[in-house]
Amino acid sequence: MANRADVAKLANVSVATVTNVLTGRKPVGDDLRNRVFAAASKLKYIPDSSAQRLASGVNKHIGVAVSEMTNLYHIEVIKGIEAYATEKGFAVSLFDLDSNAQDKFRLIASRRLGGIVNFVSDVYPDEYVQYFIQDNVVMMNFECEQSFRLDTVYSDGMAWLIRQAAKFGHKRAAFITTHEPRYMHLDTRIKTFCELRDECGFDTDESLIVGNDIGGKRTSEEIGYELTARLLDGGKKFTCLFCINDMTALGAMRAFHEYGLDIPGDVSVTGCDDISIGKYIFPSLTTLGFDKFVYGREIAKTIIDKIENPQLPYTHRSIESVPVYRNSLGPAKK
Amino acid sequence: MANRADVAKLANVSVATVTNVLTGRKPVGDDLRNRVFAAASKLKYIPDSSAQRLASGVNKHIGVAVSEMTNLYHIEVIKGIEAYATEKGFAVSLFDLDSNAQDKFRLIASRRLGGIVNFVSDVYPDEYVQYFIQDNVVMMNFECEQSFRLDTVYSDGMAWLIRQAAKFGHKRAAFITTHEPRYMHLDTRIKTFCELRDECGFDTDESLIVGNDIGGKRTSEEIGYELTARLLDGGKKFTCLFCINDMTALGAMRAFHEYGLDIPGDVSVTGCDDISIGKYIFPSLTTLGFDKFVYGREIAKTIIDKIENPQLPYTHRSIESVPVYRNSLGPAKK
DNA sequence: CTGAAAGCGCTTACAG
DNA sequence: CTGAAAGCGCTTACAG
Repeated sequence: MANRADVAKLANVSVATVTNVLTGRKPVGDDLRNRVFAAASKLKYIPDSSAQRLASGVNKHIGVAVSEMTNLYHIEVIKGIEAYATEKGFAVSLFDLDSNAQDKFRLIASRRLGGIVNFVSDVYPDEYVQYFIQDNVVMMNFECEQSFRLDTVYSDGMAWLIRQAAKFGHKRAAFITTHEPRYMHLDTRIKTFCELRDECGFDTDESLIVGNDIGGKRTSEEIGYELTARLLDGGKKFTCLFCINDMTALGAMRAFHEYGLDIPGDVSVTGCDDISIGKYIFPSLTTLGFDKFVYGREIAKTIIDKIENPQLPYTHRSIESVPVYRNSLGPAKK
Repeated sequence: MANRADVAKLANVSVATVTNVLTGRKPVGDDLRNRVFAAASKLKYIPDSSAQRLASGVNKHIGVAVSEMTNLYHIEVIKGIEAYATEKGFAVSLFDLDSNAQDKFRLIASRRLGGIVNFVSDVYPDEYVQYFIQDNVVMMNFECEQSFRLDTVYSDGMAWLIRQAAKFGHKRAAFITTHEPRYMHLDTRIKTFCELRDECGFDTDESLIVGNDIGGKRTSEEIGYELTARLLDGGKKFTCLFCINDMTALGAMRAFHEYGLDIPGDVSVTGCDDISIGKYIFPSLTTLGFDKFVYGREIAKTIIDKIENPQLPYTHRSIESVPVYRNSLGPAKK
């Protein structure tokens, strides 16, 4: 591997000059500049990012703390983050916080990341957050002052879905979520559901809102399947099921199929996130969506802008999720 | 951020001693050791990985070059890689090679990765591979001498699927793949299909084997949908469709549903990879599978062992993919 | 067992 | 515009 000294020697200049022409941060005379470029390309020189980070203090490395990696929602957003980040010369690493969160934290901290985005809904141990703040890592979607927020808002989209169900004549609607019961009423999707039940003439049977009390680590589709099967086994009557996300809806649909129920003939189903496979499954899934690739890019851009301009303020913005109407939502069964 | 000098000062020892106790590579007296541990924990000291990499030459960072990130097959394997790697203190970064491969390569090279795993089926530019070899990055699943290989073998599993279809009375079976037509016959799944057609009494109409001539960058499910729709539009008769992978099968199933065909009543479908949602979609998908999490862990272990013991030889191993029988494969329509 | 020193490959004031 | 030098935070011979 060639290093800057090799390039400098071949070009017959100092290493500082090599840095200056390669980064373009300081003007360099034409002659020297050409010699440096020639030497660098002859030696196929590629700077060492660890050394750059150590000397400059800025780390072109973004971490993504994720839970439930196999949820396509996360992957689609991460794809956008990766796309923008790599365009800017940043690498992006995934940290699956579902296991060994403590060790994972040490690992993250040891990387001295330039930025980190949080996809984990559990509250973060404050100790970790403090460490990031102290280390000036640019944070996204952490629950603290020194963090950007780019939130998705579901309330209007969810309201549309609920009202549409009402128009279709549904009277008894259920809601299943991956949240633990004690936290579920904090979610805006569920809040919206509760608020609109009266207006829509839905039955207000509280046992139709079911949180994840299964325990253990499960995927959204597993939870969707189990909670739906339990509703059916319990003899609960409902003609429409709202699911907290698409993967959960997928699990719910499997349960309905196994019970011989037709979607949407016997029961309607909606999800949230508009994951890419939503239009491929059968029936295609009515959901709430937004451009996750663009969202990911915007996350990366926000972080990188701040890394490159530390004086930029932390901002809180949001992005609207809109209804995506497909076949899984239909008229209520007579 | 505390550094080794801070710890050394507080413990009243040299920085070398701090290194020695923290890494455990050299014996240190009890008294000093305790002082170092006490100082490190008091200062919440976490070593800087960039500095470690620069000084030691080993980079605890693994790259994954991936194509089609949203294919759950890749994600499930990557989850295994991440799990093992982080246990060993390695970070893992994703590089989506679907776009800007050239820039992406510079980025990868600049990281001086410890290891890199290749999930891209296109042949790699030799220039890049040479660079990795020269830089001693441990490679997995690259097409060269200095790379590990951990391949999945599909031939036996595929043969089982094909014979099962024959037992079910299928006479005309089609095969769709995401490979370009000119490369498709290199794939063992397609080879097996071609070899068994006679034995199974299948029609040997070559136009029933269709490669991806659509062009442009598409996802597997898009390709599956389009190729299947084209077969149907073209009036091709077949009662069984083998798909190169599960995502492709998902697209194919969507096409069948839209054409009002029942699966498996009118047409049977099989995939490959056994992605986690395969049992949730409707009908559940018959496929070929193996434990992708374990596979990912094994990939990471192989790479990390070699990073830590460079004298270890490159090995070529393989892992068998076995049939996973579900509802999408059934008796041929009379 | 312990520590002073050189070195990894860069960047960043600083001087010229 | 150009370059010599210090420094980023570690590890690794080397000497004691």
